[in-house]
Amino acid sequence: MIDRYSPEKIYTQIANAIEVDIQDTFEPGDLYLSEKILTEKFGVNRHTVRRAVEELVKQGVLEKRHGFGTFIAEKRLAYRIKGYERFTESVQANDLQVESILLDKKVIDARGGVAERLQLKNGDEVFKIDTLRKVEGKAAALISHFLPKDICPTALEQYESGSLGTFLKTECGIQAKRISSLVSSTMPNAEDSFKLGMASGQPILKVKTINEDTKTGRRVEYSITRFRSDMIQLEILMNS
Amino acid sequence: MIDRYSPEKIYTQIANAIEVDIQDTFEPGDLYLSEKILTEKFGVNRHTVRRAVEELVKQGVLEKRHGFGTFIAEKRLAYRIKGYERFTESVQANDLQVESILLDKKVIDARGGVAERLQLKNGDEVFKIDTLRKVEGKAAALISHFLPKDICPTALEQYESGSLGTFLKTECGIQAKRISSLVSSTMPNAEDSFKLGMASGQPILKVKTINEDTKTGRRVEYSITRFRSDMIQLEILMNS
DNA sequence: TGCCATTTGTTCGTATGTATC
DNA sequence: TGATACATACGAACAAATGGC
Repeated sequence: MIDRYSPEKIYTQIANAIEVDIQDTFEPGDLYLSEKILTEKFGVNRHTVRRAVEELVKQGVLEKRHGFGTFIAEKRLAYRIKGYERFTESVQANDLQVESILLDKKVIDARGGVAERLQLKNGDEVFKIDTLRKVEGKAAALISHFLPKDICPTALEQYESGSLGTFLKTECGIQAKRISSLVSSTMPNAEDSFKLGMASGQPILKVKTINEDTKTGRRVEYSITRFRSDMIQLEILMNS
Repeated sequence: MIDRYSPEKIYTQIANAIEVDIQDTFEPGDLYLSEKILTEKFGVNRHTVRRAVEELVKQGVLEKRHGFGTFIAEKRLAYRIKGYERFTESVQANDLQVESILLDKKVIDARGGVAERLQLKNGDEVFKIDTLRKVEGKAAALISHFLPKDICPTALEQYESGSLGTFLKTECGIQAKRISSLVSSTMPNAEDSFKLGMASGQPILKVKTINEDTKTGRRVEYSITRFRSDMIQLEILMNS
């Protein structure tokens, strides 16, 4: 099974062997073999099988749960980005139940990227509202919203849950429109990873979005969204 | 420095300490301290500092080079996605030198996602052309292009390097237009990771794009691009 | 060219902690 | 409470890559 004289590393050989094994005999969601069993099966040290499993977790093939076991990973959702669309609408279009949970809200001083993207001066006060988006009851994204304090002064007090875009429209009469998004991919920090319930070794899709008031053209919201990459893909459609 | 009775893990404490240390006294591109020195500095096992450094590599704060050392990571580029733009044009807009290198070309049978997205039948022949994009001499993206065999039959023979979009236009008179992109984030496989010269632990941004012929509306190209996430971000502008 | 010191990478061994059922 | 499974941490040795002499 394992060639100890191959230039290919042992953990790579094991990772490949496991991947084949999975395709042959397991379904997404199945519990996979324990580290102990894999250790015996391949005749190597437990660290080595852990390293192999780690590779597959990184690639999104397996998932681990502390104290319980290792699973075959599930498939992903798609998230559509387009002119006027927002998160809520686009995911609902797939007939999935979406909810938005308020995590934290406070007033902070705008600095650096926040100030720049909202076209404010350093030190201007902004609302920072953190929300968690769940899709079908599962945590899918963390969103930090930044709003200039004056554009909707009641937002900090009044907003409790649901789409913030809808709130701005009904509460303050502001029709916000996405004008740009910057998409990147990184590993999550420990806090985000925990809040999203992510398997370790999985990256996040980070989207920084600027929203403008359709009437005045003023920047009314800047948001940083961290999507679980194993659940969400972004679909970008060109409006031709 | 390290609290061994804290519920916070030692490697997390060290990772945080290093992050502060970096901000205070290092610049992007600098060589950081060796594992040996960190081991002595924090009074822990080498595995433990390796784990801490691994966290920071995942977060894109540090980069490692086998046999040489650990560096402070550099900043990222931005890659703009918009209606008609293509990789070459959009990155050149930033005054950077871009080149495209042919890695492989062959004829394959369309199956699954490729057949579906090119609106072909399973088993129809397509050209598969793999290219490497370099920005400022550094590998930035791997692209697998899929073209229906009949839309530009000379492509497999003739195409050698440069923008494939430009080639299709000048050689076969096809003006291709991006109609959708699907963006996701995963860990790279070993081959892509090697070709892109990526530090291990870094994710890739994967973009699946469908291009249409502007005249006939026929699907003329499907491509899968794997961007180095530590170099490239995607900027999506809404054409209002 | 080749050798050496340095640095990161891999693998083994062992022990203990923590989560789940 | 106990059994099982994954997580953290320590120690030791050797392999592989790099750069300088």
